[in-house]
Amino acid sequence: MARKDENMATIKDVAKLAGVSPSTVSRALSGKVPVDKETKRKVVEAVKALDYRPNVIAKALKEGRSNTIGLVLPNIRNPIFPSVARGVEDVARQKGYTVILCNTDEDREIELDYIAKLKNRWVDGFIFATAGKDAEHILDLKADGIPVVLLVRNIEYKVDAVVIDNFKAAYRGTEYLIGLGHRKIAFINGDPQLSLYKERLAGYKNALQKHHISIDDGLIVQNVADMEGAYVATHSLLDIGLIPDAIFATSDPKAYGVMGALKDRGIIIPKDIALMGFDDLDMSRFINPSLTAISQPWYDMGMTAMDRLIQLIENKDEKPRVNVFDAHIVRRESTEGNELMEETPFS
Amino acid sequence: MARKDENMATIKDVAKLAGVSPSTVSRALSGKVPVDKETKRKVVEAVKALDYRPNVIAKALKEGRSNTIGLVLPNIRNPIFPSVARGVEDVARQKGYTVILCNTDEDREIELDYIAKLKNRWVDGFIFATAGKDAEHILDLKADGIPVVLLVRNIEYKVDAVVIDNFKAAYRGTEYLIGLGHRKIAFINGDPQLSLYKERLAGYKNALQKHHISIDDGLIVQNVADMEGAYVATHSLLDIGLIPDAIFATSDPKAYGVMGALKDRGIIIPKDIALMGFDDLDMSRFINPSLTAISQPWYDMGMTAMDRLIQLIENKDEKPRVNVFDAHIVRRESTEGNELMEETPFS
DNA sequence: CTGAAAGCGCTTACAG
DNA sequence: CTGAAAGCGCTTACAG
Repeated sequence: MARKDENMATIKDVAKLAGVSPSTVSRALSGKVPVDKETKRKVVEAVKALDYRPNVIAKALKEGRSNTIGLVLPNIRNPIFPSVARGVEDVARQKGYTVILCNTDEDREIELDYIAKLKNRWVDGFIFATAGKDAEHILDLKADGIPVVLLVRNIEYKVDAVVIDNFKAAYRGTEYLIGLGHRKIAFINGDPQLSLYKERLAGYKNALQKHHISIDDGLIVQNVADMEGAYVATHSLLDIGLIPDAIFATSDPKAYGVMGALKDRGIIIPKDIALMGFDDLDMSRFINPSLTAISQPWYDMGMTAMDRLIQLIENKDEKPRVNVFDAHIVRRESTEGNELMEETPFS
Repeated sequence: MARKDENMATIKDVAKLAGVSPSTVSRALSGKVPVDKETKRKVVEAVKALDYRPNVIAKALKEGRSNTIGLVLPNIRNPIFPSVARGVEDVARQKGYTVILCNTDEDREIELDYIAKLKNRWVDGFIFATAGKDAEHILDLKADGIPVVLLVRNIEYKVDAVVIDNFKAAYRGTEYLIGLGHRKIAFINGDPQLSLYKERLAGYKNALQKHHISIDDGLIVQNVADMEGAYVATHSLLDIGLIPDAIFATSDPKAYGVMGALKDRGIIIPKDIALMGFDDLDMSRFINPSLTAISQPWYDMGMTAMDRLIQLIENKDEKPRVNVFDAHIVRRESTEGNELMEETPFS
C-alpha cells in the first residue's frame, strides 16, 4: 500500500477539487461522451494541479483489457530479434499499446511461465517468434479466444503469421552459389524440427537437384544453434577432411562462427571457400570479408505483425492470414572477392 | 468484456465448486494463513477442475504492487543491451517478477512516455540504462518514492547504480596501446554529454599525459553514435590526412565501423593501424582480425541490478549504493597480429 | 449534461 | 479455521 500514500492522486481527489463527481471526471477525460465545456475546464485544471494520472491497473480491471501485448522471442541475443522488436514496438507505441518483451532462450518451460502470467494479466494479445514446433500451447491460446500472431517462425496450422518464403530464399541462395561455379556446397542448418529450417534445407536440396548436383549428406550439418555452434561444426567438418568450396550458413551469426573457424586454419574467404549467410545483420557489410547474405525486412515484418495483432484485438472474427514478405540476396566479398582491396593498396 | 465470457474462471467459481467462501479460496491459495487440510484439498481440486488462474490485475490493484519492473534501454540494437537484459530477466523470473522492456532509441520523449505509463500501472520499480545526462525525470521518480537502479550509465547524484570504472578502463586500454609502441592513437568517442563517455575520454587523455604523449585534438572524434557513424568518422579522419597508428573505439560496434572503413582503403589491421574496441561482443573473437577489446561483465551487471532493485522494493529505506564492476582487456589479433595465420597456411 | 450506484476480481482486517 | 463485508481506482448503465 506504500505507494498510495505517496502523493498518488485518485479520481476522487480530482472530483473533489473540481467540485464534480468522479463519474464526470472520468467522462471529461475519456472524451467519448459530451461534457459541459466549463465542467471540462475545471476538471482539466484539477488534473494539472494534482498531477493526476489515471491508474491503468484499475482501468484494465474494469475494462477487461490492458492495451498491452506480449512479444515472445526465442533469443534476444540474436540481433534479428531486436530489429523485429523495434518494428513491433514502434507501431505499438504509436497506437497506444505497451509491449511486454519475453525472452525464452528457446526454453519451453520459460515460455509457458510467461504465457500463464501474461494471459492472467489480460495481455490483449500475443506475438510469438517462437513457433515452429510443439505449438500446442499457442493453439490453445487461440482456442481461448486470445489474439495471436506468429512472426518469423510459422506453424502449419491456421494462425496469422508474418514470414518470408524460406524455401524460396534458400533455393535462390543455393542457386546463386551454383551460378558462381560452386559444386560442393556445405549447409549449416539450425534445429531441423523448426519448420523454417526444414524449409530452408528443402530449398537447398531442391536447388542442387535442379542443377543435377548430387546431395552429399556429409556436407549438411543439422541442429547448429548459434555462432559458437557453427564455429565448432566447421572445425569438425574440416577435421574429417570434408573441404567444401562454399558454405551456406542459415544465419549471419552462424556465418560469423564459420569465419572464425576458417580463419583459425588460414583458409581464405572466398578464394578457398566462399561463404554465405542468412539475415544480413547490420555489421555484415563492415566485417572482413563483408558477408554475402539473404536479407529479410525484419523491421517491416515486426511492424506488420503488430498492425495485424491490433486488427485481431479490435475485431476478433478476422480470418487467419499469412503475410509473406520478400527476401533477397545481398552480394558481397565473402562470395565475390574484393577487387577494391587488390586495386587500392594502402600506401 | 469479451474475454471474461470466455471460460475465465474467477475466485467465486472456485468457491462455489469447492463449497467454501471466496476468502477461504484466497487464503488456501496464498499459503500465508493456516487453512484446514481438507478445505485446502477441496479448493485445490476445484482450481484444477476449472483451470483457475488468479487475475493478477485484480491482485495488483488490491495490493498496490504488480511484481513487474520496467527496464529502460537506450538502444536494443546494440548487443550489449540484450546481454544486460538477460541478466535482469533471469533474476526477475526466478524471483517472480515480470520485466517490461522499454527501448527509447535515445529519445527523451519516448522515455517520458514509458515512465508516465509504467508509473501509472504501478510498476514496482525501474532499472534505467539511459541515465547520464538530463536525468531530472529519474530523480523525480526517486523523489516520488519509486525504487530506481541505474545500470551501465550513471549520474552523479545519489541513486543506486551498477557500473564499471570507465575512467580506469579507458586509461588501461590506452596504456596498453602505448605499451605496444603506438603514439598517434585516435579516440572514437560517443556522446560527450554522457558521463560514461566523459570518463572514458578523461582516462584516455590521462594515460597519454602520464606517458608524455601530447594530446592531438584532431585524433579525438566526439559524438559518434554507432557502427555507421564510426564508419563515416573514420573515412573523414583519413580524408583529412590524419593517419593514426592505432584507433581506440569506445564500443565494439564502433570498432566494426572502423574496420569497414579501413577495409575500404586497403589498410591492414594491425599492420598499418591497430584497433581496439570496448565491450567485447560475442562475435568479436570470430571476425577477421579478431578484435581486442575492453570486456565488461554485462550479464552479471544485469543480474546485480535486478537483485538490488528487489532489495529496494522490499525495503525502501536502503541507502544508495554504487556497485562498481571490474573491466579487463581481451587481447586479440587487431592489436597483436595473427601468428597463427602465418604459421598454419591452408594447404 | 451529471450524479449515485454497481461492479471488475481480488485480499484482508473484523468478527465469530 | 472460516465467512461477510469493505475497498483497491476506475467505468458505465441507470436515472434524472
